[in-house]
Amino acid sequence: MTVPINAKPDCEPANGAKARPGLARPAPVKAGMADRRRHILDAATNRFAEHGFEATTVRQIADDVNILSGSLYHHFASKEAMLHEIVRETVEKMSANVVRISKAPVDAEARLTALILLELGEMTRNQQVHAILSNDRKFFRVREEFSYVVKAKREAYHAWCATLQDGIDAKLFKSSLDFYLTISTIIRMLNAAADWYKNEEAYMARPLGAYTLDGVIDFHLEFVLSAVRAPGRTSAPIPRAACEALAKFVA
Amino acid sequence: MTVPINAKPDCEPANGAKARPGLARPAPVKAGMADRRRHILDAATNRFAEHGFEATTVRQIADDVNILSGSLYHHFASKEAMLHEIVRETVEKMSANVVRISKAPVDAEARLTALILLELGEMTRNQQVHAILSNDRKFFRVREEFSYVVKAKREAYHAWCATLQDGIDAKLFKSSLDFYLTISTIIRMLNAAADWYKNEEAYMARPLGAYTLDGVIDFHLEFVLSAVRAPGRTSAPIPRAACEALAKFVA
DNA sequence: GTCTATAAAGAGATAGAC
DNA sequence: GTCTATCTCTTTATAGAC
Repeated sequence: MTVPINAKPDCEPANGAKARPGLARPAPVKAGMADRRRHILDAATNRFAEHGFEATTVRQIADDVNILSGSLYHHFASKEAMLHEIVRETVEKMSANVVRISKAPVDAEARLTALILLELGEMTRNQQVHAILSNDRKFFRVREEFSYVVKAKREAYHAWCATLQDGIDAKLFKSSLDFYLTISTIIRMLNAAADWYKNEEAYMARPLGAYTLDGVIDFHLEFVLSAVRAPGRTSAPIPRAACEALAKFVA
Repeated sequence: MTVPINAKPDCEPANGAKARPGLARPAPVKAGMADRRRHILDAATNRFAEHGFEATTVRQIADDVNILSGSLYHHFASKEAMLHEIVRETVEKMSANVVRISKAPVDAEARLTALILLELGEMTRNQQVHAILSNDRKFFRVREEFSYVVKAKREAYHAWCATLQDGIDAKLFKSSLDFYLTISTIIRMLNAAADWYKNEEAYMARPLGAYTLDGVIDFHLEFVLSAVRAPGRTSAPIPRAACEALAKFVA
């Protein structure tokens, strides 16, 4: 891995190949140049989110950043190593945030609201990584090396569970709620919503105005709270404003 | 495409190969033997649903039916041709059913209920095909040859739309409903639910008893109707039984 | 209708020049 | 840090024996 430092000036075509007349790369001296890795990871994230990890080739990633596939291996040991770097931090921080919110000293409806705000906020802000986590979930579940993904998701689920239980105990939520069904449905719904919001699916003609994230969040808060609130509480105000601070994603 | 009918009797090994001593295939004279294509398509459906179309190799499919990859090309012109055969009928019949229900001479809530019953019923019955349609939706959207998929989905969307509009007009549903957001959310939710129901995702510990399809259907009917019903109608009974007949999938 | 064998292209990954 | 070049394995697909 040791790279000899004999920095060769550009003006030395002394080898038989000389200066290639081919298409010169757009911006070889881009901005910082120290964040080359980041640039490559962004391209990979894009591809993985769009086509899935397995269907993406390292050549496609290399093309996106205008280098040859072999050169990628100077930055990353393998295609899988890139995936680890892309998902690890996101999945673990997300889980930690969910656990934090579930333990906040406010009533269960405020915590549930904050959880929804957190998920929709983070999943839209960082949508591509969450798309990978969702779309390739079977891959993560089956590969030992990615077991931390499953572990983090399980911890988040238990935090949601505790919140729902508290809400039932406090008579805020329907007592008949099935935890597992309710939570998994909500989480899938928010995940799909963020994906939709960021990726503008085309086959259904949208109404004129574009949706704002705020509008989408309000919609889902109302949708979910309508479904979980105890009868009689159905027209209580939705405590969104009060929960925004709690829902902030802590990195 | 013409298939010669000279049905050769099983008992004619007259060729030089005679009985291979190698590992005999499990059931070379399986049931009908005329449904060999069906068997292969089933294996392909399985793989495509599980890992995605692009990530699946023809060798994997061939392995699953115990033949060599080259032999598949005796049955299908290409990997894509298999995908066409797998999705075409399902997507077009599903759309036709949605349109039919949306035009039924019953109130909008009954039609919405029937639509939910139809989607959950068909999507669990025929889950793998719908998983392919959902997971590889970007692939279908981008490939001209599969434009009929997009077309069918758009028609179904418009049928849902009309049903929702009628419900609002009849004061059955909230007047504030955003069509697009509501419909796309419901459809994604039902799609994800069917996937979950059939594929038992593992990272969240499920409660003791297994879920029944009936239970899952009731849960989603209540979840969705809670969200769309006009205030004051929130505790009306859910007209499931009355809609079962209407919701039957017509092939 | 399946096999053997192989073509042709593409995959992930490595070595060494510069 | 990127390129050239290449290795090895796998991919989709075809040709022809049986």
